[in-house]
Amino acid sequence: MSSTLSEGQKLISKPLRSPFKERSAKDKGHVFVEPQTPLKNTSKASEAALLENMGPLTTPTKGLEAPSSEPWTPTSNLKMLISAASPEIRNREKERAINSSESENSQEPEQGEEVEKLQISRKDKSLGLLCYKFLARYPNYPNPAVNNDISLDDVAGELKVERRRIYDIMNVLESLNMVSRLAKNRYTWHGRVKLAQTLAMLKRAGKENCYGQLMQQIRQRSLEREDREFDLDGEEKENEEMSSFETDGDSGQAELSGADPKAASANSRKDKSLRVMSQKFVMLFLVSSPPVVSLEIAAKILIGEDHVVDQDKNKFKTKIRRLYDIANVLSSLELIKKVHVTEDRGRKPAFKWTGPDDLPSPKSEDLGTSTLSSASQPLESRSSVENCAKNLFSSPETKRGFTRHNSLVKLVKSIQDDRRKINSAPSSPVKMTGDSANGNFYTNKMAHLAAICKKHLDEQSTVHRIQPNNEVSLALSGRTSQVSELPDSTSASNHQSHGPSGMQIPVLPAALRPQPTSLAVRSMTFESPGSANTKTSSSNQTNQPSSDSKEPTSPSTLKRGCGEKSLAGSPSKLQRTEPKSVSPKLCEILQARLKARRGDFASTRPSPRALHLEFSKPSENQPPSLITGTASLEQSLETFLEKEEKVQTSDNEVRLKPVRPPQSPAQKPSVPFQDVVRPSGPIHTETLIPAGYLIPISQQSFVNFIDPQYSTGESSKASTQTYNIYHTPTAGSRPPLPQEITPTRLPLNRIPCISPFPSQGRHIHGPSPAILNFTLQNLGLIPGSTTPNSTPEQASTLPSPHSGLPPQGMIFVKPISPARTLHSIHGQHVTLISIPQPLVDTPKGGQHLQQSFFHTPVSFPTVTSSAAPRNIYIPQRKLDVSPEDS
DNA sequence: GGCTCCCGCCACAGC
DNA sequence: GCTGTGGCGGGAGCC
Repeated sequence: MSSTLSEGQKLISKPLRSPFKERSAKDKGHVFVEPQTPLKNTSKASEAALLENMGPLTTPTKGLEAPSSEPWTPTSNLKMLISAASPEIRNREKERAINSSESENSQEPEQGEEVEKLQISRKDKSLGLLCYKFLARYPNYPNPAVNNDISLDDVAGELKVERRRIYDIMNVLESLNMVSRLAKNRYTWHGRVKLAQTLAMLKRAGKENCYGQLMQQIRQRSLEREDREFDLDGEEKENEEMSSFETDGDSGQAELSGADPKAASANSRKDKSLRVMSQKFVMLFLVSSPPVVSLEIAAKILIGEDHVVDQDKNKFKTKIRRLYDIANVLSSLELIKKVHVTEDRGRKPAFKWTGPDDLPSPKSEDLGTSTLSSASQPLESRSSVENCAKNLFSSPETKRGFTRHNSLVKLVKSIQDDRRKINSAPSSPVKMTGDSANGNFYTNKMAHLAAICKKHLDEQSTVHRIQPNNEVSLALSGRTSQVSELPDSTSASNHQSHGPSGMQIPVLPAALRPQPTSLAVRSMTFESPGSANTKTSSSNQTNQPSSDSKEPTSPSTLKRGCGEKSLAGSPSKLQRTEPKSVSPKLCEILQARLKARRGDFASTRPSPRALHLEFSKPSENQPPSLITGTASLEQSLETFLEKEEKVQTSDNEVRLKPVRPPQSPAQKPSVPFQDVVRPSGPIHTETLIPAGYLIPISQQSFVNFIDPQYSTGESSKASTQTYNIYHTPTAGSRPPLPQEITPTRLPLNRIPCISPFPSQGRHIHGPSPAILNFTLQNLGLIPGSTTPNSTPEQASTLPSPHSGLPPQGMIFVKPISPARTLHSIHGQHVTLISIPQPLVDTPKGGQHLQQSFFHTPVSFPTVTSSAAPRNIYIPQRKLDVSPEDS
């Protein structure tokens, strides 16, 4: 649910229907104990008598009721006795009774069957109970030395259920790493050994993907819709709901879904698997607070990725069914329990997390290889995190074909057109990262900056080699100092798939992660908790509007972040990559491109977000050194361009100005993007706005973001889409409103990284030698050798003098988050500002963001078709959560 | 009448 | 073609 229940929400505890559940409460922690479910099937008459001793009674089944009216026969007597017994015992008794009745009444075999049917109530066959029985067969913490293999046939036979049912259980257990598949028909039992780790990982993934925020958004939208429905009739209501769902943030996902049912279906099967759904479902609990998730919201989130308007109803129903299946198993694991959430409009089924709250902080390594991966599960074949990410957000792209919404198709076309134009210039083999419209803008900048940088470098190149550190950056521009830190920030961002707001799923181990470019970092930082909040100052400068970072929310953003490939297509990508490529020719090419684009720049200029997103991509494959170099180069270019473009963009800026916090005249730079360089002024609440605003998009991003990182090939597609999104209103892209820009300028926004997980290996540091080298290399000033800092981490850790810091002072924000702070800032005038990471992890943070989002006029301009303003201010409604089980 | 969710058809994948 | 998996949704049980 939007994971967050408003304070007003109440949990209403109700008696669980399934005996099993009730029992679980008693037996918590005793997995092996045979379920001692309360009486079932007991006749009403007998119930009263049994109540006292038996505990809470479950609703009598039909079978039981029928007999009550019948004469007291041995059969009915048996039924009653059986019902009083625990499930297992009851089953045995049932069998015996059946057998006996059959033998006694051989003439009436039919009756025996009927009796059996009557005796075995539906509840007795529930998946939850079955799972409970299954769990009772194995220890929570099995001895590794012992053979823990599970034969499905054996289990099915022993439990007397169809194998099909066992598959359902196994899928859910597998999603939690409680079992792993060895071969067909064979699984290995892990018990709860890996459970904590798995949950921690899921929690992390959930946070990074902003599930909590997503839930919040969905919930708010649902409320809004409900409100609207009052004014609507019949189908109209439904239609609107469907359409709204599509267009809304959820829609982000929706859009991705399918126009192409066949392709989607072909590839989607696995993504729709119970395993994936189970993980996602669990994630919702782990990221939401209070940990209560309604089936409705969960279903919407799960459907969001690939739902199509037409199929919404059916899909929703199906999802609900599956969620019940999963919930039953999870309940049997005592991880959740059923409750009801009472809202203004009624009561909704929900589940409350009753599993462990204190989860071990997942180690990056773990994420990559550990838990999940350890199990030879399909999911685990990849790094666990990766699996989660993909599974969770089975991004449309990654999916089979990633069916696109019509609006996206249009966007893609337009993007492709842009690409063609852009690509008309000779392209270097290097991947082009930037994708968004910004690409053009940057391209121009890059070209110019390259030339400028080259000059500077020429002059200083010699010195730099000797003194790799800061000086170079300084030489380039005062702002360059900021750049130095970028690498770190970028690294953080890289790790995470870009989601909206850093929604990317952190999959790769820190070591493996490529360090994102400064730009990427910037954008990422703000939203992603883990990302080095630390990046702070540097990120601020370059990153500019936080809004950029937010972009990730949009599907496109996700894609962008991902693969380099994706980037290649988009113009922005080109820009990014170009610096990397370094070849002197690139500069020329870029210049040519930029010149061509400049004309368009003012009008078409993509939102800052797009820019940031674009840059994030390079991270994966690029060597750290390159990345850093790129970042520095970019910054220098940006600086240059800013100056240059100030004049051009002045018009645009005007809009932005109002939104922006007061800036020093120097900062004023007309171009929002360029804000990067500027020292951040006082932090304004406004700065936060962007993040919230992005959130809605993030939903979309969910769909995409995963893919890009993991699937390079697909990423390209994504990138394109993203690109379009920014330009066109349809895909949830917004016109570059002043508000949007505003955030970008505020460097501080990015600083607070939301990610709960401390960015691993991310360091903020001044310009590293690597950057210098890279820049030089790009400019052709020096041989292509890699920077001294072989490892990204090293590079990141290098102390940076920050000589390049602009006098005005960049503000280095000290992230509260565990993320490493900048140690490198020695000797610099650094203002340490501890900024709470508002946006972030906790659901509250998420709410906060959303609220800001909704309140912000800008927030969903395009998204919320009707009543946007109204929607924006959606008060949280009180929810009463009533536990099903007493 | 809505909520739950069992049941088994049938598609898909691997052999 | 067979077998193993498992997505899917009809529809019955339950409230």
